[in-house]
Amino acid sequence: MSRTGTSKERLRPISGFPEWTPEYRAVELEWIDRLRAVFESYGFASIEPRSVEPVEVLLKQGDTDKEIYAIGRLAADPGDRPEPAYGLHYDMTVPMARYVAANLNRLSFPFKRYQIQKAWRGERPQEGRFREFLQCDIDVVDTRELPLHFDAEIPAIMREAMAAIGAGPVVTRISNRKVLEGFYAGLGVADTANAIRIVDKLDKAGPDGVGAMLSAELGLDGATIGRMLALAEISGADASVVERARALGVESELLERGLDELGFVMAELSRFPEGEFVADLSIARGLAYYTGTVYEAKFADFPDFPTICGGGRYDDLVGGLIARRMPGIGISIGLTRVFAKLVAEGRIAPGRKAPTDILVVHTRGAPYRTVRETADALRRRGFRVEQYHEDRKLNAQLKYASEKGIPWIWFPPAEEGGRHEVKNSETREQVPADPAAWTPAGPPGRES
RNA sequence: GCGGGCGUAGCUCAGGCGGUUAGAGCACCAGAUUGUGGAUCUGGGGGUCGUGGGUUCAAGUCCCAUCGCUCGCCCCA
Repeated sequence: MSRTGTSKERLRPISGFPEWTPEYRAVELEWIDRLRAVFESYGFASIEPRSVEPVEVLLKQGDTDKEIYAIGRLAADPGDRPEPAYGLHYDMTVPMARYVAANLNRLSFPFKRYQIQKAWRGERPQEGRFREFLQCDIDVVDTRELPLHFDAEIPAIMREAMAAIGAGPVVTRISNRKVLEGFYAGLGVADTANAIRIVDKLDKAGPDGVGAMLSAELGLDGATIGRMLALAEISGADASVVERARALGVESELLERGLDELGFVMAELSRFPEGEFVADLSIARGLAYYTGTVYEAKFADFPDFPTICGGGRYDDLVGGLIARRMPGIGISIGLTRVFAKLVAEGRIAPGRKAPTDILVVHTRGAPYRTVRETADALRRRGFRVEQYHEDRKLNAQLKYASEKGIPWIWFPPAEEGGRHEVKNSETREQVPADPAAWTPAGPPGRES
């Protein structure tokens, strides 16, 4: 591998590490603000834990170790341990559990937090799959049992969040791990965890593929597989899902509890427009730690695009870290995934190239001090102001303002004590104005 | 990790039957325009044709390798 590379190589994009120009970053920032507002309206507090965790904390979740970016110094010392000690987090759930465990005496429970942070994954990038991406999580964790009501509140918050950023129509499919585990156990399937992992591939592998895997990997017979697939075929927006699952005739206490939970959640969500929330017993989610309700959301318009929100309930995330159990529930929005897709589809109107409200031009011959003080005065009054730092021909200065979409242009006097003028970029109307008193009349005005 | 496609200016690409100093549009800089804008015109800067090797009198062009990007598969937060 070339160490230096050509200058061309140094400029090339790095696969899976997206970058945006200012007018799109402006939209992304706007999204973050709106998401914060939604989460905070439900009482979720923001935290920003460190981006690195001990590798063993990250691995607690499963054997996805190949996806973890390890950190280390470029030039290691001779005595450094060969294995990476720290890795960049690849999601926020388990790291959040570590944070909660480490700060138990300082947090109040139930602890409700949101995190909007970068995460890193060393996978092969594809559409909707990045190696560096913004993830947006909300979770509730408690030291005692969390009421089932949270299972219904979390997707409602997520729905509001997606609406706030204008993500377009989203379909959220909901299932319950207890239903699957209870059903499988009732059928006599021993390895329910692996059965769930395999069934989770239904949308990609199809019923035949999943059946073959269940047979090959778990040695299940055709009749058992047939009933498992029959369960997975059940979906619908109302309580009939529960009845149809019961009608399959498998007896299990866990299954009953799961069906009760699912029925409650669906009943609660029935207040939303039909089709937004659908019970779907083919949804399993690959992750090992889920133990109850699970969610998976997709764009209604792009059904082949990967999951844009996912989450669910877990009985315990901190058990391996501290000597107690801590149940929780949460959901995560793949912000970069949503954003990049909507950009690619042309559904995002770019923002402005700069936040500037007013450009103070350098009037020919005006003392620099006059220009600067004019800009300062306007800035003190709350406007976002930049000054043109060159006594250059006006053409160039005005062109600069129009390229950046700056709505107001301010003309300071050529000599101290002279008259100021301000011009509306859109209407090109120019009038005398006092920097100490002027307020924009109507649009474009300040960013709304 | 596996398979397909593609690497030519900062960006998007043309050239691609090997043949003198490699092109366009956009972007950038300057001027036309002696201080009131998005246009137009003129000029300018900018390339070891991803990298290494091979074939040839001659390689951006053909062959091999390699790296990167990209799409799909595997995997899956």
